[in-house]
Amino acid sequence: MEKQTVTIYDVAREAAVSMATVSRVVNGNPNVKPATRKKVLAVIERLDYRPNAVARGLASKRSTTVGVIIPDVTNIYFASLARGIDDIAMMYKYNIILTNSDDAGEQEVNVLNTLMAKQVDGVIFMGNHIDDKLRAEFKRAKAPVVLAGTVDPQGETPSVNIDYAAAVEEAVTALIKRGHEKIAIALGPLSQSINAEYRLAGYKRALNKAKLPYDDKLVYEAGYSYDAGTKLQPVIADSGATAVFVGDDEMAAGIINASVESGISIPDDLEVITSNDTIVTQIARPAITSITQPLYDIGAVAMRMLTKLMNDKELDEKTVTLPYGIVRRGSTKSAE
Amino acid sequence: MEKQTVTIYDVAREAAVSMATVSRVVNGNPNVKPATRKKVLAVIERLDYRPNAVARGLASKRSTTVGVIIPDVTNIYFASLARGIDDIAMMYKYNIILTNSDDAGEQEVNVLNTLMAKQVDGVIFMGNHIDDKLRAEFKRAKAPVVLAGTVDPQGETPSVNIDYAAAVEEAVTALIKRGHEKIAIALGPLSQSINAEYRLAGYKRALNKAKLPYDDKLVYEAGYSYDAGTKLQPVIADSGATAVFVGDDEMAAGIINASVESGISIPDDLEVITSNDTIVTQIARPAITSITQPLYDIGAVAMRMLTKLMNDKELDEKTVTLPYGIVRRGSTKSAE
DNA sequence: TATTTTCATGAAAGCGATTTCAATATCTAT
DNA sequence: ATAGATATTGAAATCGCTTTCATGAAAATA
Repeated sequence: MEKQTVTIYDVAREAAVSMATVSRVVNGNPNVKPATRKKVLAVIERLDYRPNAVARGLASKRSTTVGVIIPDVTNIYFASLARGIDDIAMMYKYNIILTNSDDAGEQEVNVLNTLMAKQVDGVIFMGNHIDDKLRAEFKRAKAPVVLAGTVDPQGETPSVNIDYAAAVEEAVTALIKRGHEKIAIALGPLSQSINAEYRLAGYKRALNKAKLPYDDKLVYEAGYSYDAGTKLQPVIADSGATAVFVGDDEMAAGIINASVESGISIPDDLEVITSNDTIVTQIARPAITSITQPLYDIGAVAMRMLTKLMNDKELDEKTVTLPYGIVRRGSTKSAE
Repeated sequence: MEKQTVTIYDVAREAAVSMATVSRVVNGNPNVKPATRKKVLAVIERLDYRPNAVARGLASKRSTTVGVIIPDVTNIYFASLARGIDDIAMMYKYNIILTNSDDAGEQEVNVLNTLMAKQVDGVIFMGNHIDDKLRAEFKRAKAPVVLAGTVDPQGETPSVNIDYAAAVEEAVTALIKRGHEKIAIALGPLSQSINAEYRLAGYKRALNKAKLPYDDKLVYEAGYSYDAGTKLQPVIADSGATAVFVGDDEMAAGIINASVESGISIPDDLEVITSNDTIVTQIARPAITSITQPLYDIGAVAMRMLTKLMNDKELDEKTVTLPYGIVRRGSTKSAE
């Protein structure tokens, strides 16, 4: 009992008009006599006609679908951006093809290619690093690409971010002002530019300005996860650091919980500042002081930029930098 | 400088074969002489030909795309299922069109329809409630639908879940065994069957078996969020309950944090058990005792079922119930 | 009223694949 | 070598819609 699909042709026949006319009313083309429009609409209603988006995509060469590449949907940070992306996409009648890339270069390239094969009108890319291969694919792609919460040091691809380096610098400077001299920094892989070229750079700048020595033994590389944090904690504890800046909220929560469990008091023995201001910072105890980012907006703005690009409009600015802030919570002492 | 796309026709011409043959080699059809295949492959390589998935979809009537409806990507519980879905989908070469529904009936229907218009081969639906309207749409849809982490009391739509009622009953029974007589239960909207017909039912059964009175003043309705939890906490505190079962991890975290802040000790003054075993249960302090669910697998199994359905195969069982467990963490006392 | 313009509409050509069916090759077994 | 079977190919129809172009009708202008 295959369900019968009603096509534009059926509607045309029933309404005694041509397919072209049906197409016009479906697409809101004004060149249709009101009476005709009404007649067609009635038939559409009666037959319960739904235009086939695939056929439409083939004929018009626009799929009203955009691809979204995300490291992992279960990552709250990126998921928050994704929510902003989807809302704006929906507002502009686009659908989202979402694919997890696990932050793996090869997978990212694959995924990008299958997205292009699906004729997406554009792509929003989220990830922690962009290598030459990927950058080349972006250029090669015939649909525009916008980065959300993702830096491209070359600045070639349009992107939306906050000023990570400045934010980290400010956070670390606050720590320094409170008297800390041994400040650790726990990041994701230093092979990723977001860590090496932005966060770490901001950290170094803060030390520099305060004339504090930079010691790479205080720089830790781990994964973006709670478990990575718990595993890293003993190492940090051994370093003698009295404060730590962390690049990921879940990691920070792991460090905090493991610290408390081993008798280290937060913030008295160790102050902790994290990066993303996700809900995790509120759930953890003590709650975690964090750089704040307009998560939803990063996604939303990226999607807005993409819609412009998809309609061949010029971008006001290719690299958008949204404001950040810092909220103090229980994992740091109050400033004197 | 529009990027030129190379079509199957170009390949056919260059390789001096017909489009049909090119199509065959692209699709791995064995009826092609090895020599021809090689020749065509070479041209494909040289021209960097990528089949247009939209055209393919139109011709073959299969889009190798499945729709996924999720209440909110930033909800860790559903995002975890989504991850399982996407992994299996990718394994079977399907892509995912992901859309947020905000758990709103009307929006869900809309989204389902636009997905069908996009000719998805199937859809996986996640949500907290299925009303008649939605159920009717599922039936009407010409692509199969599978529910993941979502109950349909009518059992009409294939689904993957755990036995929520039994799990809650077990959790509450454990509480009762530890001597609690006033046990509160905090759920999402009771208009949703997952809450009213499953969780609450399990709760009642546990009370019944223990011959404890059921008092609807101990039943709380709130949202699935951290803030909802913090707001609900004072109300629960006033009730005099000494334990509470919570239907959502973030809500549980909110209740716990607000309790501790107002001087209530967890688990000494109030024991808390939650439902979803997301990472939140580990981040919170005390860590939260929880029903455990195979989150990833619920999604993965649902997607596996969907692939069968999409290939017109029979399902071994329409309603799959995966095993649950209970992990004790700091928010409850140890059993004596 | 005759002549332009402007509107509405339909015919038909794609869009880039898949797929059926018939035709041609190639292989077997006499 | 030859009929029959089998393996390879290509021609052409389709999928369901958009869009261009031509045409007749209606409205505006002279």
